[in-house]
Amino acid sequence: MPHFEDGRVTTTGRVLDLLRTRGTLSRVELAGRTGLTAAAITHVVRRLIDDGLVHEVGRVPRQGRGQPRRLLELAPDSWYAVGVQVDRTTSTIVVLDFAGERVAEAGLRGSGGAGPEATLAVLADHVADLLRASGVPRERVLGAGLVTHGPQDQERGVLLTAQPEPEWLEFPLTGTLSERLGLPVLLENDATAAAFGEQWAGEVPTDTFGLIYMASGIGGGVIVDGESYRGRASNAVEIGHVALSGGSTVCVCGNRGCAQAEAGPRTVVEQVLADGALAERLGVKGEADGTIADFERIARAWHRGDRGAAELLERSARWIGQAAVTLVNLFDLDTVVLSGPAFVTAGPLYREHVAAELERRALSRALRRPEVRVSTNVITAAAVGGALHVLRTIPIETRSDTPVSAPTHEGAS
Amino acid sequence: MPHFEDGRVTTTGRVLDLLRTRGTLSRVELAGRTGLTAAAITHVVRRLIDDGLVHEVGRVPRQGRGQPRRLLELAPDSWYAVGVQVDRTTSTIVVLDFAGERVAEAGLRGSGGAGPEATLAVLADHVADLLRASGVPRERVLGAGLVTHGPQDQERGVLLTAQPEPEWLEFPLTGTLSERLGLPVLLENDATAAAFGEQWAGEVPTDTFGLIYMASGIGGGVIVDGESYRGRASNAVEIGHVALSGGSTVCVCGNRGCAQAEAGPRTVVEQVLADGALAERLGVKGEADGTIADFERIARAWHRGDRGAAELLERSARWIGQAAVTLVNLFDLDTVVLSGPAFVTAGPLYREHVAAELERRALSRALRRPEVRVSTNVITAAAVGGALHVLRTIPIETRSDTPVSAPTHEGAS
DNA sequence: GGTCTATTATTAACGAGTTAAATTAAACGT
DNA sequence: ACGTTTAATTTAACTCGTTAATAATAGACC
Repeated sequence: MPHFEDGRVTTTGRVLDLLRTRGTLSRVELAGRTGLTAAAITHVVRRLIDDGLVHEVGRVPRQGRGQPRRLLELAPDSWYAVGVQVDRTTSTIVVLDFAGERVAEAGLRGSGGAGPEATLAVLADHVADLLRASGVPRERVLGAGLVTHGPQDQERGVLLTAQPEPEWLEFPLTGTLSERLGLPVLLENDATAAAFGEQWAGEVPTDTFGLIYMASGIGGGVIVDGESYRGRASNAVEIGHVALSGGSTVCVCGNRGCAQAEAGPRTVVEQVLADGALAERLGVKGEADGTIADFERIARAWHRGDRGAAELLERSARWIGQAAVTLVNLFDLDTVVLSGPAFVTAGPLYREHVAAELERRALSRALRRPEVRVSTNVITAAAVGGALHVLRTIPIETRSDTPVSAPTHEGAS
Repeated sequence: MPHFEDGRVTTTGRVLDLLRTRGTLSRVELAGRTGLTAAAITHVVRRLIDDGLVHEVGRVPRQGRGQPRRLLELAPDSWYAVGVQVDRTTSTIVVLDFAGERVAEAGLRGSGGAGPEATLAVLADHVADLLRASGVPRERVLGAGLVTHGPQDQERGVLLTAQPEPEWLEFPLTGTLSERLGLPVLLENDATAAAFGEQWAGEVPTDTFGLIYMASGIGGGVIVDGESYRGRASNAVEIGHVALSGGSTVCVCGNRGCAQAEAGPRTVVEQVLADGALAERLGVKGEADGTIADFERIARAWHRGDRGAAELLERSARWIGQAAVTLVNLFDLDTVVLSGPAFVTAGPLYREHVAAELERRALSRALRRPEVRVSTNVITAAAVGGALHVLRTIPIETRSDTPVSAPTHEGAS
């Protein structure tokens, strides 16, 4: 019972998605939200209950006249998925149950520069530990979602960039991890994964929005009508390389004035390092613990009221705001979400400046007030999105492949 | 028999689209290209033949063994559609038959500044004349596609911008034109329409590409897997307001460094006007015959070898190239088409510079060589796209609503 | 010419959606 | 207490896809 068939969403998949995001729904509500008829929902839900993926959990009391709605929920322990998010120097692992709830979680630090082989080995060990510790039965795990920056070739499971080090280019990421884990592994873009994670968390009030993901680099994701925009080869929304008017810094991509070169965390850290006294005051050393850690020190300094830190961050935030304007104008959006480890502390500052830029400059500002939110879980959103991607994508072998027996439904329990 | 249902493409619609673009196809070929089975094609095609929309036109001789393919074609005279493209000072009207071939065409000039009411009145008269002159039976015309710059509200058929004059904002365009013509009228974005027109012309070798439309202003369109990206409310790809690094000119939208303000035809014309001697030499007066006419004079001067004209156009072309880089990076594209009246003469110059920018700066340049083309019909592409939109969208009432009689097919002719 | 074979098109049986009508289960009003 | 009303769900008949088997048609080979 796959949820997708060559990229197209099935009815079953949509029902599962809705139950996962909303938690508990009746058949009528499912019908309303999917746009399908109640009759179709009856069929789909019956199959899902037979397969043990969905349970009926009582009925709504005192809703008024008429037959009460019977509430449905995903069976949390029916299946599980792992999400592994890898950035230059920090990684996050989560294990989700079938309902999308976090069963286990781990954050890793400081393995920067170790190369893909060693990094994946460490991650695989941690995944195995997590699964063991949390008591999730191995044969109930559908697979793992590996989440990294782009550009990537998702079919082959490799990165198409030499970042962070040359060995990563074309290294068989999903193949290696899959072999070590004994599970199917899907590769996903960090920003897109975070967007799905965000949508699942239910904090975004619309199913059409853009997301800016800031870790060591800057990525973008766009969700339209609940599905991600992927473009030609799933490498869409490289917002880190949007040109900024007034920008001039040279970027690794060869362009000038790219958002990433002008305003990315790495650049902010370098700007601090360039001012010895400031670096000293903020405790920024530019050493092995990586860009994110240093950036976080700067953000905390701003939070304590440091003027120097504030100036640099505000400058970066205005640039990001300008990139957001381009994103919104090109993709016709009215909601932008900020996610990624760079926003742990600096989130509110960025939110304010991005919102200000959009309100001043987005083309649609007269029609709809643009909205900017900071992710509710900047650190784990991407890993959660990776695991969700697995839950949504990997086909589930249906148990009852016997021809559906004559309905013996006399009322549940 | 609608081709679309709430934005989703039907099988019937895809078959008609394919026959329209490819001209002549057999059932097997249709099956292959749609991804449907031969059985499904049999059903769909039978219905289409019964309704008189498709004809069998002989069989392929000597293809090898086996039963020869029976070739199918659209019935050109079954239905017609009108496309009306309106720009500041130039308009184009086309009448297409059901096969998408041009039955009639008219170009209009110099009605700038007349306001929507008067403009539509003139256009409606011309449409009526064209239909009469070309002998297209009125009751066989499905409707008209009105094509303008954005942003627009396509549902209500109004512009959401005060360009070119304040009266255009919220003026009931489709309502007025529909009443005058006695036909359904759909509103469509010029760049998106041109992209459809281009795709139909079959000159673009891929079904995923971006298009930059330059008339008085600059618009953008993106086609992914043969369908247009529309975003939240069909106002996507406002590439005229992408920020350019190094740009600083103030734009009507309130931003600085927008592509349109920095490099649009209007700006180029103004730059020429600012240099009295140059304006004199090129014959540019900045008078009522409009931006496009003046821009065309500059382009022709370049073509004759005028250095001053070349410098200004090249500068504009490089800016457009930078906007194209952003378009390509955000939407993950590898093909960009240039269309619109501004490219009549200047097309090759822009093509060269846009291609150069993409080859130097697009992120995907290492994976796939970015390709830039000038539309084969820069002037009429948008109007044609508007008419195609009508052919693809407006439901056709099926003649035979009688239950399909017992198949009396004993082999045709 | 007669048979075998490859290719195209059609038919038959089935699956997943649709609409319309029927069934079920509670609340309301007397 | 009991029929009426209302809302949720199910069933029934039909549509438009699917796959699998069958029919039609011409080339290849004897």
